[in-house]
Amino acid sequence: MESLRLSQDFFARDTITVARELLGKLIIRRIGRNELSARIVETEAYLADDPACHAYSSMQKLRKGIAPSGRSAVLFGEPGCAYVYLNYGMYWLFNVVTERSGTPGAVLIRAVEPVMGVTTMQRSRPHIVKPHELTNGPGKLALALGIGPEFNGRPLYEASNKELFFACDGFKISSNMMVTSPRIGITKAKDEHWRYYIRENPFVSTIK
DNA sequence: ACGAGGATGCTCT
DNA sequence: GAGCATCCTCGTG
Repeated sequence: MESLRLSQDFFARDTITVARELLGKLIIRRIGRNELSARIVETEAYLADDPACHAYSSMQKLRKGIAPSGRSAVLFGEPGCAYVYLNYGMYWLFNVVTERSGTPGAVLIRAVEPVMGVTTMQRSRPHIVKPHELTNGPGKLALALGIGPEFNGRPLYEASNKELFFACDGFKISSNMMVTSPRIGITKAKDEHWRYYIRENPFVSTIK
């Protein structure tokens, strides 16, 4: 089946809806003549009034009239742009910006299932033996798909951007196959169930 | 399978 | 200076 790029409208909605609907969608990554694709199996929502969101302190300042700047400025910008940031000084994490411009929000892509270009992904992660460990975490999938800081702020909805975008191929998930849980690895707002994953999928990072 | 500990650099206080 | 949306290695079971 032909896969179609997700438009900006898809992302210009509330973050939780986008996080849920991204499950089962594809990430397409073209590196030269090489096409990689992977199905999204785990996401997390990060909201405007959410202490775990990188935009949180900028939101406080915004109420005093100070404009967002630095790392989190992208989160206040156009929906459907990439937000890529360095975590623990070592790993790049791939998010997509949500909500209307002016309202911050993002969905973290936490795990994917490789569809095309598995051998290329393996070259990016040469020490990995077990297939499911190739892309079962946000840092891992960024390495496997070659997603780094050069993509931060890039509009993924524009047709001219052929290197990285989201697509729909008609794959559907029944609601009983979607699991909701607390987000992983955070200390703030840990009781909010804003993580979503596909039940029994071997590429999900951890079962919790 | 699972838990502890270390690597490493940016952001915020 | 503390904290951090992680991953890998090495131990044990």
